[in-house]
Amino acid sequence: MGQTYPLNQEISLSVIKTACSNCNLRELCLPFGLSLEELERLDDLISTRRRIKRGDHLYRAGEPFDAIYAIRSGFFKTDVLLEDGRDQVTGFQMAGELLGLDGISTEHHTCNAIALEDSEICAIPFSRLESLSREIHNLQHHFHKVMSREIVRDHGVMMLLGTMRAEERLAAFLLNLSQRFTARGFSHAEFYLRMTREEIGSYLGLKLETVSRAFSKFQEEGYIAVQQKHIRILNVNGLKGLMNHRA
Amino acid sequence: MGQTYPLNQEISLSVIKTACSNCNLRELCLPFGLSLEELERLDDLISTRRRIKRGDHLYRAGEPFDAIYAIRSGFFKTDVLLEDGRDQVTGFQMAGELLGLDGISTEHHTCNAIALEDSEICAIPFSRLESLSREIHNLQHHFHKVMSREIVRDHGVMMLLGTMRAEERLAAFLLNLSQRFTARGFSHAEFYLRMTREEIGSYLGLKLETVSRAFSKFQEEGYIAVQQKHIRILNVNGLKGLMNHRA
DNA sequence: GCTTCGGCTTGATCCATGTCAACCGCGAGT
DNA sequence: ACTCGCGGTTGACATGGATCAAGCCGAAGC
Repeated sequence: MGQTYPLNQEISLSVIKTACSNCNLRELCLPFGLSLEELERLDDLISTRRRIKRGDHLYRAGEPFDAIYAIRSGFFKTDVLLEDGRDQVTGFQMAGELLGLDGISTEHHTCNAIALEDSEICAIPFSRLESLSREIHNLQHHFHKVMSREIVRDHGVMMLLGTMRAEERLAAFLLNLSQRFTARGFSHAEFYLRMTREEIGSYLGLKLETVSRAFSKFQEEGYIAVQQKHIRILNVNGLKGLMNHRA
Repeated sequence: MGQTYPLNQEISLSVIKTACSNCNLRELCLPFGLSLEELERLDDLISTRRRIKRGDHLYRAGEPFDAIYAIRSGFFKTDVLLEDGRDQVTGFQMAGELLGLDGISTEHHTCNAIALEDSEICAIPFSRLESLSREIHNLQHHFHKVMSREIVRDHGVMMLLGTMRAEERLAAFLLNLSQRFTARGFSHAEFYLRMTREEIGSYLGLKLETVSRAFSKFQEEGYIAVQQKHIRILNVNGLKGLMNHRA
Protein backbone atom coordinates (compact mmCIF):
# COMPACT_ATOMS: atom_id res chain seq x y z
CA MET A 1 0.00 0.00 0.00
CA GLY A 2 1.82 3.13 -1.22
CA GLN A 3 1.79 5.90 1.37
CA THR A 4 2.27 9.45 0.23
CA TYR A 5 4.12 11.69 2.63
CA PRO A 6 4.96 15.28 1.80
CA LEU A 7 8.64 15.31 0.85
CA ASN A 8 10.01 17.76 3.34
CA GLN A 9 12.48 17.61 6.15
CA GLU A 10 9.84 17.44 8.88
CA ILE A 11 9.25 13.82 8.08
CA SER A 12 11.78 11.82 10.01
CA LEU A 13 11.80 8.09 10.37
CA SER A 14 10.44 8.34 13.89
CA VAL A 15 7.42 10.31 12.79
CA ILE A 16 6.63 7.75 10.17
CA LYS A 17 6.96 5.01 12.72
CA THR A 18 4.46 6.74 14.97
CA ALA A 19 1.85 7.16 12.30
CA CYS A 20 -1.55 5.54 12.68
CA SER A 21 -1.69 5.10 8.94
CA ASN A 22 0.87 2.35 8.97
CA CYS A 23 -0.03 0.84 12.32
CA ASN A 24 -1.43 -2.64 12.03
CA LEU A 25 -3.70 -2.05 14.99
CA ARG A 26 -5.55 0.77 13.31
CA GLU A 27 -8.69 -1.26 12.82
CA LEU A 28 -8.87 -2.05 16.53
CA CYS A 29 -7.91 1.38 17.73
CA LEU A 30 -8.99 4.96 17.40
CA PRO A 31 -8.50 5.23 13.61
CA PHE A 32 -11.19 2.64 12.89
CA GLY A 33 -13.30 3.63 9.92
CA LEU A 34 -11.29 6.66 8.85
CA SER A 35 -10.42 7.37 5.23
CA LEU A 36 -6.79 7.62 4.19
CA GLU A 37 -6.94 11.36 4.16
CA GLU A 38 -8.54 11.47 7.60
CA LEU A 39 -5.95 9.03 8.88
CA GLU A 40 -3.19 11.37 7.87
CA ARG A 41 -4.77 14.18 9.81
CA LEU A 42 -4.91 11.92 12.85
CA ASP A 43 -1.22 11.12 12.34
CA ASP A 44 -0.37 14.78 12.82
CA LEU A 45 -1.95 14.72 16.21
CA ILE A 46 -0.18 11.71 17.60
CA SER A 47 3.33 13.00 17.90
CA THR A 48 4.53 11.18 20.96
CA ARG A 49 5.27 7.56 21.28
CA ARG A 50 6.64 6.40 24.60
CA ARG A 51 8.13 3.22 25.96
CA ILE A 52 6.96 2.12 29.39
CA LYS A 53 8.98 -0.51 31.14
CA ARG A 54 7.33 -3.39 32.93
CA GLY A 55 6.22 -2.21 36.37
CA ASP A 56 6.33 1.48 35.50
CA HIS A 57 3.36 3.79 35.65
CA LEU A 58 1.96 5.37 32.52
CA TYR A 59 0.05 7.70 34.81
CA ARG A 60 -1.05 7.85 38.41
CA ALA A 61 -4.31 8.70 40.08
CA GLY A 62 -4.42 12.41 40.83
CA GLU A 63 -2.10 13.54 38.06
CA PRO A 64 -3.47 16.16 35.71
CA PHE A 65 -5.04 14.73 32.59
CA ASP A 66 -4.19 16.01 29.17
CA ALA A 67 -3.96 13.04 26.90
CA ILE A 68 -5.41 9.64 26.33
CA TYR A 69 -3.16 6.78 25.36
CA ALA A 70 -3.37 4.09 22.74
CA ILE A 71 -1.43 0.94 23.47
CA ARG A 72 0.80 0.15 20.52
CA SER A 73 2.29 -2.93 22.11
CA GLY A 74 2.35 -4.47 25.53
CA PHE A 75 -0.06 -4.98 28.35
CA PHE A 76 -1.37 -2.77 31.15
CA LYS A 77 -3.52 -2.88 34.22
CA THR A 78 -5.45 -0.01 35.74
CA ASP A 79 -6.21 0.11 39.42
CA VAL A 80 -7.82 2.32 42.04
CA LEU A 81 -6.57 2.65 45.57
CA LEU A 82 -8.56 3.43 48.68
CA GLU A 83 -6.94 5.32 51.57
CA ASP A 84 -7.15 2.24 53.76
CA GLY A 85 -4.97 0.29 51.39
CA ARG A 86 -7.59 -1.72 49.57
CA ASP A 87 -7.16 -1.63 45.87
CA GLN A 88 -9.15 -2.87 42.95
CA VAL A 89 -7.82 -3.67 39.53
CA THR A 90 -10.38 -2.05 37.23
CA GLY A 91 -9.13 -3.48 33.99
CA PHE A 92 -6.44 -5.09 31.88
CA GLN A 93 -5.66 -3.44 28.56
CA MET A 94 -3.87 -4.79 25.55
CA ALA A 95 -2.56 -3.47 22.23
CA GLY A 96 -5.05 -1.35 20.34
CA GLU A 97 -7.00 -0.38 23.45
CA LEU A 98 -7.23 3.09 24.94
CA LEU A 99 -6.19 4.21 28.39
CA GLY A 100 -7.05 7.34 30.30
CA LEU A 101 -10.69 7.92 29.44
CA ASP A 102 -11.48 8.16 33.13
CA GLY A 103 -9.42 11.35 33.36
CA ILE A 104 -11.65 13.42 31.11
CA SER A 105 -14.33 13.92 33.72
CA THR A 106 -12.26 15.74 36.33
CA GLU A 107 -9.23 16.60 34.23
CA HIS A 108 -7.25 14.42 36.58
CA HIS A 109 -6.57 10.74 36.26
CA THR A 110 -8.66 8.74 38.68
CA CYS A 111 -6.72 5.51 38.53
CA ASN A 112 -3.20 4.22 38.01
CA ALA A 113 -2.09 2.67 34.75
CA ILE A 114 0.81 0.27 35.14
CA ALA A 115 2.65 -1.69 32.45
CA LEU A 116 2.59 -5.45 33.05
CA GLU A 117 5.24 -5.92 30.39
CA ASP A 118 7.53 -3.60 28.46
CA SER A 119 5.11 -1.61 26.36
CA GLU A 120 4.78 1.22 23.90
CA ILE A 121 2.04 3.77 23.86
CA CYS A 122 0.93 6.62 21.62
CA ALA A 123 -0.09 9.75 23.49
CA ILE A 124 -3.10 11.52 22.03
CA PRO A 125 -3.42 15.09 23.32
CA PHE A 126 -7.03 15.31 24.32
CA SER A 127 -7.87 18.86 23.41
CA ARG A 128 -6.43 18.30 19.95
CA LEU A 129 -8.46 15.13 19.64
CA GLU A 130 -11.55 17.14 20.48
CA SER A 131 -10.66 19.75 17.86
CA LEU A 132 -10.04 17.17 15.20
CA SER A 133 -13.19 15.25 16.03
CA ARG A 134 -15.14 18.48 15.51
CA GLU A 135 -13.89 18.33 11.94
CA ILE A 136 -13.92 14.62 11.24
CA HIS A 137 -17.35 13.21 11.84
CA ASN A 138 -16.14 9.60 11.64
CA LEU A 139 -13.53 10.21 14.27
CA GLN A 140 -16.01 11.87 16.58
CA HIS A 141 -18.48 9.06 16.22
CA HIS A 142 -15.94 6.34 16.68
CA PHE A 143 -14.53 8.02 19.75
CA HIS A 144 -17.99 8.16 21.26
CA LYS A 145 -18.41 4.49 20.51
CA VAL A 146 -15.15 3.71 22.22
CA MET A 147 -16.20 5.58 25.36
CA SER A 148 -19.56 3.89 25.31
CA ARG A 149 -17.95 0.50 24.87
CA GLU A 150 -15.97 1.18 28.01
CA ILE A 151 -19.20 1.78 29.88
CA VAL A 152 -20.70 -1.43 28.55
CA ARG A 153 -17.55 -3.33 29.45
CA ASP A 154 -17.78 -1.98 33.00
CA HIS A 155 -21.38 -3.14 33.22
CA GLY A 156 -20.15 -6.58 32.28
CA VAL A 157 -17.67 -6.48 35.14
CA MET A 158 -20.41 -5.33 37.48
CA MET A 159 -22.49 -8.30 36.39
CA LEU A 160 -19.53 -10.54 37.01
CA LEU A 161 -18.80 -9.13 40.46
CA GLY A 162 -22.43 -8.87 41.45
CA THR A 163 -23.88 -12.18 40.36
CA MET A 164 -21.21 -14.75 39.55
CA ARG A 165 -19.46 -17.21 41.78
CA ALA A 166 -15.71 -17.72 41.78
CA GLU A 167 -15.41 -20.30 39.01
CA GLU A 168 -17.83 -18.48 36.78
CA ARG A 169 -15.83 -15.31 37.19
CA LEU A 170 -12.59 -16.96 36.24
CA ALA A 171 -14.17 -18.74 33.28
CA ALA A 172 -15.62 -15.45 32.05
CA PHE A 173 -12.24 -13.85 32.48
CA LEU A 174 -10.40 -16.49 30.47
CA LEU A 175 -12.97 -16.48 27.70
CA ASN A 176 -12.76 -12.72 27.50
CA LEU A 177 -8.97 -12.77 27.27
CA SER A 178 -9.10 -15.50 24.67
CA GLN A 179 -11.48 -13.49 22.55
CA ARG A 180 -9.36 -10.37 22.75
CA PHE A 181 -6.19 -12.26 21.85
CA THR A 182 -8.00 -13.75 18.88
CA ALA A 183 -9.03 -10.31 17.66
CA ARG A 184 -5.33 -9.45 17.63
CA GLY A 185 -4.38 -12.44 15.57
CA PHE A 186 -3.01 -14.55 18.42
CA SER A 187 -4.05 -18.03 19.34
CA HIS A 188 -7.41 -18.19 21.05
CA ALA A 189 -6.37 -21.32 22.87
CA GLU A 190 -2.91 -20.65 24.17
CA PHE A 191 -1.51 -17.58 25.85
CA TYR A 192 0.60 -16.22 28.64
CA LEU A 193 -1.03 -14.32 31.43
CA ARG A 194 0.78 -11.09 32.08
CA MET A 195 -0.68 -10.60 35.53
CA THR A 196 -0.30 -12.40 38.84
CA ARG A 197 -2.97 -14.46 40.57
CA GLU A 198 -3.36 -11.63 43.00
CA GLU A 199 -4.08 -9.14 40.21
CA ILE A 200 -6.57 -11.49 38.65
CA GLY A 201 -8.15 -11.91 42.05
CA SER A 202 -8.37 -8.19 42.60
CA TYR A 203 -10.04 -7.72 39.24
CA LEU A 204 -12.48 -10.55 39.89
CA GLY A 205 -13.19 -9.67 43.51
CA LEU A 206 -11.53 -12.86 44.78
CA LYS A 207 -8.52 -13.76 46.86
CA LEU A 208 -5.49 -15.16 45.09
CA GLU A 209 -5.94 -18.57 46.75
CA THR A 210 -9.42 -18.80 45.31
CA VAL A 211 -8.13 -17.97 41.86
CA SER A 212 -5.43 -20.58 42.19
CA ARG A 213 -7.90 -23.23 43.32
CA ALA A 214 -10.21 -22.45 40.44
CA PHE A 215 -7.34 -22.84 37.98
CA SER A 216 -6.54 -26.21 39.49
CA LYS A 217 -10.17 -27.24 39.34
CA PHE A 218 -10.41 -26.30 35.66
CA GLN A 219 -7.32 -28.33 35.01
CA GLU A 220 -8.71 -31.36 36.83
CA GLU A 221 -11.85 -31.09 34.75
CA GLY A 222 -9.74 -31.01 31.61
CA TYR A 223 -10.96 -27.57 30.53
CA ILE A 224 -7.52 -26.01 30.52
CA ALA A 225 -3.86 -26.77 31.05
CA VAL A 226 -2.13 -24.38 33.39
CA GLN A 227 1.52 -24.05 34.05
CA GLN A 228 2.14 -20.89 35.99
CA LYS A 229 1.21 -18.12 33.60
CA HIS A 230 1.01 -20.32 30.56
CA ILE A 231 -2.59 -21.21 29.75
CA ARG A 232 -3.95 -23.58 27.16
CA ILE A 233 -7.67 -23.79 26.71
CA LEU A 234 -8.61 -27.38 25.95
CA ASN A 235 -12.38 -27.19 26.13
CA VAL A 236 -13.97 -23.85 25.45
CA ASN A 237 -17.46 -25.22 25.79
CA GLY A 238 -16.60 -26.63 29.16
CA LEU A 239 -15.73 -23.16 30.32
CA LYS A 240 -18.78 -21.65 28.72
CA GLY A 241 -20.91 -24.33 30.30
CA LEU A 242 -19.73 -23.27 33.75
CA MET A 243 -21.41 -19.96 33.28
CA ASN A 244 -24.93 -20.94 32.32
CA HIS A 245 -26.10 -23.60 34.71
CA ARG A 246 -27.67 -21.43 37.33
CA ALA A 247 -31.27 -20.44 37.96
CA MET B 1 -33.96 36.36 34.28
CA GLY B 2 -35.71 37.57 31.12
CA GLN B 3 -35.70 35.00 28.38
CA THR B 4 -36.03 36.16 24.80
CA TYR B 5 -37.96 33.88 22.49
CA PRO B 6 -38.54 34.81 18.86
CA LEU B 7 -42.12 35.97 18.65
CA ASN B 8 -43.49 33.62 16.05
CA GLN B 9 -46.11 30.93 16.00
CA GLU B 10 -43.66 28.07 16.21
CA ILE B 11 -43.26 28.77 19.88
CA SER B 12 -46.02 26.93 21.67
CA LEU B 13 -46.25 26.51 25.39
CA SER B 14 -45.08 22.92 25.17
CA VAL B 15 -41.93 23.89 23.36
CA ILE B 16 -41.15 26.45 25.97
CA LYS B 17 -41.77 23.92 28.68
CA THR B 18 -39.33 21.51 27.07
CA ALA B 19 -36.53 24.01 26.75
CA CYS B 20 -33.28 23.48 28.56
CA SER B 21 -32.94 27.20 28.94
CA ASN B 22 -35.63 27.38 31.56
CA CYS B 23 -35.01 24.00 33.17
CA ASN B 24 -33.80 24.30 36.71
CA LEU B 25 -31.67 21.21 36.30
CA ARG B 26 -29.56 22.71 33.57
CA GLU B 27 -26.51 23.08 35.75
CA LEU B 28 -26.59 19.39 36.61
CA CYS B 29 -27.43 18.16 33.16
CA LEU B 30 -26.15 18.37 29.63
CA PRO B 31 -26.41 22.17 29.27
CA PHE B 32 -23.83 22.79 31.98
CA GLY B 33 -21.51 25.64 31.06
CA LEU B 34 -23.28 26.75 27.90
CA SER B 35 -23.91 30.39 27.08
CA LEU B 36 -27.47 31.61 26.62
CA GLU B 37 -27.11 31.56 22.88
CA GLU B 38 -25.70 28.04 22.92
CA LEU B 39 -28.48 26.96 25.25
CA GLU B 40 -31.06 28.06 22.74
CA ARG B 41 -29.44 25.98 20.06
CA LEU B 42 -29.59 22.99 22.38
CA ASP B 43 -33.27 23.71 22.97
CA ASP B 44 -33.94 23.21 19.26
CA LEU B 45 -32.55 19.75 19.46
CA ILE B 46 -34.58 18.53 22.40
CA SER B 47 -38.02 18.37 20.91
CA THR B 48 -39.48 15.42 22.71
CA ARG B 49 -40.46 15.23 26.29
CA ARG B 50 -42.05 12.01 27.43
CA ARG B 51 -43.80 10.80 30.56
CA ILE B 52 -42.89 7.35 31.78
CA LYS B 53 -45.15 5.77 34.34
CA ARG B 54 -43.75 3.94 37.32
CA GLY B 55 -42.78 0.44 36.27
CA ASP B 56 -42.63 1.22 32.56
CA HIS B 57 -39.55 0.86 30.42
CA LEU B 58 -37.90 3.87 28.86
CA TYR B 59 -35.99 1.44 26.67
CA ARG B 60 -35.11 -2.22 26.65
CA ALA B 61 -31.88 -4.08 26.00
CA GLY B 62 -31.63 -4.91 22.31
CA GLU B 63 -33.71 -2.04 21.01
CA PRO B 64 -32.08 0.19 18.43
CA PHE B 65 -30.42 3.22 19.89
CA ASP B 66 -31.00 6.67 18.50
CA ALA B 67 -31.27 9.00 21.44
CA ILE B 68 -29.96 9.56 24.90
CA TYR B 69 -32.32 10.71 27.61
CA ALA B 70 -32.10 13.36 30.27
CA ILE B 71 -34.24 12.81 33.32
CA ARG B 72 -36.34 15.89 33.94
CA SER B 73 -38.09 14.45 36.95
CA GLY B 74 -38.43 11.07 38.55
CA PHE B 75 -36.21 8.14 39.24
CA PHE B 76 -34.94 5.22 37.15
CA LYS B 77 -32.97 2.05 37.43
CA THR B 78 -30.97 0.36 34.70
CA ASP B 79 -30.42 -3.37 34.67
CA VAL B 80 -28.84 -6.10 32.60
CA LEU B 81 -30.27 -9.58 32.25
CA LEU B 82 -28.40 -12.81 31.62
CA GLU B 83 -30.09 -15.62 29.70
CA ASP B 84 -30.17 -17.76 32.81
CA GLY B 85 -32.33 -15.23 34.61
CA ARG B 86 -29.72 -13.53 36.73
CA ASP B 87 -29.94 -9.82 36.56
CA GLN B 88 -27.85 -6.99 37.86
CA VAL B 89 -29.02 -3.48 38.54
CA THR B 90 -26.26 -1.36 37.03
CA GLY B 91 -27.40 1.98 38.34
CA PHE B 92 -30.03 4.27 39.76
CA GLN B 93 -30.55 7.59 38.02
CA MET B 94 -32.24 10.73 39.23
CA ALA B 95 -33.28 14.07 37.78
CA GLY B 96 -30.58 15.77 35.76
CA GLU B 97 -28.75 12.55 34.95
CA LEU B 98 -28.42 10.98 31.53
CA LEU B 99 -29.60 7.57 30.40
CA GLY B 100 -28.69 5.55 27.36
CA LEU B 101 -24.97 6.20 26.95
CA ASP B 102 -24.39 2.45 26.81
CA GLY B 103 -26.28 2.30 23.52
CA ILE B 104 -23.80 4.37 21.54
CA SER B 105 -21.26 1.60 21.24
CA THR B 106 -23.36 -0.92 19.35
CA GLU B 107 -26.21 1.33 18.28
CA HIS B 108 -28.46 -0.87 20.39
CA HIS B 109 -29.32 -0.43 24.02
CA THR B 110 -27.47 -2.92 26.17
CA CYS B 111 -29.57 -2.60 29.29
CA ASN B 112 -33.12 -1.87 30.38
CA ALA B 113 -34.14 1.48 31.81
CA ILE B 114 -37.18 1.32 34.06
CA ALA B 115 -38.95 4.13 35.88
CA LEU B 116 -39.14 3.60 39.65
CA GLU B 117 -41.68 6.42 39.93
CA ASP B 118 -43.71 8.43 37.46
CA SER B 119 -41.07 10.34 35.55
CA GLU B 120 -40.46 12.71 32.72
CA ILE B 121 -37.57 12.55 30.31
CA CYS B 122 -36.19 14.67 27.49
CA ALA B 123 -35.11 12.69 24.45
CA ILE B 124 -31.93 13.93 22.83
CA PRO B 125 -31.49 12.55 19.30
CA PHE B 126 -27.93 11.36 19.30
CA SER B 127 -26.87 12.16 15.76
CA ARG B 128 -28.12 15.70 16.19
CA LEU B 129 -26.27 15.95 19.47
CA GLU B 130 -23.11 14.91 17.64
CA SER B 131 -23.71 17.53 14.96
CA LEU B 132 -24.32 20.25 17.46
CA SER B 133 -21.33 19.30 19.55
CA ARG B 134 -19.17 19.65 16.44
CA GLU B 135 -20.23 23.28 16.46
CA ILE B 136 -20.37 24.05 20.16
CA HIS B 137 -17.06 23.29 21.76
CA ASN B 138 -18.45 23.62 25.28
CA LEU B 139 -21.16 21.14 24.58
CA GLN B 140 -18.74 18.66 23.09
CA HIS B 141 -16.40 18.94 26.02
CA HIS B 142 -19.11 18.67 28.61
CA PHE B 143 -20.60 15.65 26.91
CA HIS B 144 -17.22 13.96 26.99
CA LYS B 145 -16.97 14.75 30.67
CA VAL B 146 -20.37 13.23 31.29
CA MET B 147 -19.40 10.01 29.55
CA SER B 148 -16.13 9.91 31.41
CA ARG B 149 -17.91 10.52 34.69
CA GLU B 150 -20.01 7.47 33.97
CA ILE B 151 -16.86 5.41 33.56
CA VAL B 152 -15.47 6.73 36.84
CA ARG B 153 -18.76 6.02 38.57
CA ASP B 154 -18.65 2.44 37.29
CA HIS B 155 -15.14 2.04 38.65
CA GLY B 156 -16.51 3.11 42.01
CA VAL B 157 -19.13 0.40 41.81
CA MET B 158 -16.47 -2.12 40.86
CA MET B 159 -14.51 -1.08 43.92
CA LEU B 160 -17.61 -1.48 46.02
CA LEU B 161 -18.45 -4.91 44.62
CA GLY B 162 -14.88 -6.10 44.57
CA THR B 163 -13.55 -5.03 47.94
CA MET B 164 -16.29 -4.03 50.35
CA ARG B 165 -18.29 -6.12 52.76
CA ALA B 166 -22.05 -5.91 53.05
CA GLU B 167 -22.34 -3.08 55.56
CA GLU B 168 -19.70 -1.01 53.85
CA ARG B 169 -21.54 -1.37 50.58
CA LEU B 170 -24.81 -0.20 52.03
CA ALA B 171 -23.16 2.68 53.85
CA ALA B 172 -21.46 3.78 50.62
CA PHE B 173 -24.78 3.51 48.83
CA LEU B 174 -26.63 5.66 51.36
CA LEU B 175 -23.91 8.28 51.43
CA ASN B 176 -23.91 8.43 47.65
CA LEU B 177 -27.67 8.88 47.50
CA SER B 178 -27.55 11.51 50.20
CA GLN B 179 -24.94 13.46 48.28
CA ARG B 180 -26.90 13.31 45.05
CA PHE B 181 -30.10 14.43 46.75
CA THR B 182 -28.22 17.32 48.30
CA ALA B 183 -26.93 18.42 44.89
CA ARG B 184 -30.58 18.63 43.83
CA GLY B 185 -31.57 20.80 46.75
CA PHE B 186 -33.20 18.08 48.82
CA SER B 187 -32.40 17.17 52.36
CA HIS B 188 -29.16 15.28 52.73
CA ALA B 189 -30.45 13.58 55.83
CA GLU B 190 -33.94 12.46 55.02
CA PHE B 191 -35.27 10.81 51.88
CA TYR B 192 -37.46 8.11 50.46
CA LEU B 193 -35.91 5.20 48.69
CA ARG B 194 -37.57 4.59 45.36
CA MET B 195 -36.28 1.07 45.02
CA THR B 196 -36.97 -2.17 46.85
CA ARG B 197 -34.53 -4.01 49.08
CA GLU B 198 -34.15 -6.52 46.31
CA GLU B 199 -33.12 -3.84 43.81
CA ILE B 200 -30.66 -2.38 46.28
CA GLY B 201 -29.33 -5.87 46.84
CA SER B 202 -28.92 -6.49 43.14
CA TYR B 203 -27.04 -3.24 42.72
CA LEU B 204 -24.79 -3.98 45.69
CA GLY B 205 -24.26 -7.66 44.90
CA LEU B 206 -26.16 -8.76 48.00
CA LYS B 207 -29.37 -10.63 48.78
CA LEU B 208 -32.34 -8.66 49.99
CA GLU B 209 -32.17 -10.27 53.43
CA THR B 210 -28.63 -9.05 53.84
CA VAL B 211 -29.64 -5.54 52.87
CA SER B 212 -32.50 -5.66 55.36
CA ARG B 213 -30.24 -6.90 58.15
CA ALA B 214 -27.72 -4.17 57.43
CA PHE B 215 -30.45 -1.54 57.65
CA SER B 216 -31.52 -2.96 61.00
CA LYS B 217 -27.94 -2.98 62.21
CA PHE B 218 -27.44 0.65 61.21
CA GLN B 219 -30.59 1.52 63.08
CA GLU B 220 -29.46 -0.32 66.21
CA GLU B 221 -26.19 1.58 66.06
CA GLY B 222 -28.11 4.82 65.82
CA TYR B 223 -26.66 5.77 62.46
CA ILE B 224 -30.00 5.95 60.70
CA ALA B 225 -33.72 5.65 61.28
CA VAL B 226 -35.45 3.37 58.82
CA GLN B 227 -39.11 2.90 58.32
CA GLN B 228 -39.67 0.95 55.16
CA LYS B 229 -38.47 3.25 52.40
CA HIS B 230 -38.20 6.30 54.57
CA ILE B 231 -34.62 6.91 55.63
CA ARG B 232 -33.24 9.46 58.02
CA ILE B 233 -29.51 9.71 58.42
CA LEU B 234 -28.73 10.49 62.06
CA ASN B 235 -24.98 10.08 62.08
CA VAL B 236 -23.18 10.62 58.81
CA ASN B 237 -19.78 10.11 60.39
CA GLY B 238 -20.92 6.81 61.80
CA LEU B 239 -21.67 5.64 58.30
CA LYS B 240 -18.45 7.03 56.95
CA GLY B 241 -16.57 5.37 59.76
CA LEU B 242 -17.89 1.98 58.71
CA MET B 243 -16.00 2.30 55.48
CA ASN B 244 -12.50 3.10 56.64
CA HIS B 245 -11.62 0.72 59.44
CA ARG B 246 -10.06 -2.01 57.41
CA ALA B 247 -6.46 -2.80 56.68
C1' DG C 1 -63.79 -3.47 57.87
C1' DC C 2 -61.57 -7.56 56.13
C1' DT C 3 -58.55 -9.90 53.02
C1' DT C 4 -54.78 -10.24 50.23
C1' DC C 5 -50.38 -9.61 48.59
C1' DG C 6 -45.95 -7.60 47.97
C1' DG C 7 -42.28 -5.98 50.41
C1' DC C 8 -39.87 -6.31 54.59
C1' DT C 9 -37.90 -8.32 58.88
C1' DT C 10 -35.95 -11.84 61.58
C1' DG C 11 -34.21 -16.43 62.86
C1' DA C 12 -31.74 -20.94 61.97
C1' DT C 13 -28.70 -23.24 59.24
C1' DC C 14 -25.43 -24.03 55.37
C1' DC C 15 -21.79 -23.27 52.27
C1' DA C 16 -18.58 -20.65 49.29
C1' DT C 17 -14.96 -18.15 49.94
C1' DG C 18 -11.77 -15.87 53.04
C1' DT C 19 -8.00 -16.59 56.25
C1' DC C 20 -3.95 -18.63 58.00
C1' DA C 21 -0.25 -21.54 57.31
C1' DA C 22 2.97 -24.68 55.17
C1' DC C 23 5.38 -25.84 51.33
C1' DC C 24 6.89 -25.84 46.45
C1' DG C 25 9.49 -24.30 42.38
C1' DC C 26 11.49 -21.28 39.34
C1' DG C 27 14.26 -17.30 38.11
C1' DA C 28 17.59 -13.78 39.67
C1' DG C 29 21.51 -12.59 41.88
C1' DT C 30 25.95 -13.99 44.18
C1' DA D 1 26.06 -24.29 42.01
C1' DC D 2 23.62 -22.17 45.92
C1' DT D 3 20.19 -19.58 48.07
C1' DC D 4 16.88 -16.19 48.30
C1' DG D 5 12.49 -14.58 47.49
C1' DC D 6 8.34 -14.06 45.04
C1' DG D 7 4.55 -16.16 43.10
C1' DG D 8 1.90 -20.12 43.21
C1' DT D 9 -0.36 -24.32 45.19
C1' DT D 10 -2.63 -26.84 48.66
C1' DG D 11 -4.70 -27.91 53.15
C1' DA D 12 -7.33 -26.91 57.50
C1' DC D 13 -10.33 -24.04 59.51
C1' DA D 14 -13.28 -19.72 60.22
C1' DT D 15 -16.92 -16.79 58.84
C1' DG D 16 -19.88 -13.60 56.18
C1' DG D 17 -23.47 -13.81 53.59
C1' DA D 18 -26.73 -17.00 51.12
C1' DT D 19 -30.51 -19.88 51.73
C1' DC D 20 -34.66 -21.53 53.70
C1' DA D 21 -38.47 -20.53 56.40
C1' DA D 22 -41.81 -18.09 59.22
C1' DG D 23 -44.13 -14.18 60.33
C1' DC D 24 -45.15 -9.02 60.13
C1' DC D 25 -46.87 -4.67 58.22
C1' DG D 26 -49.17 -1.52 55.35
C1' DA D 27 -51.42 -0.41 51.00
C1' DA D 28 -54.83 -1.76 47.67
C1' DG D 29 -58.92 -4.20 46.48
C1' DC D 30 -63.47 -6.41 47.75
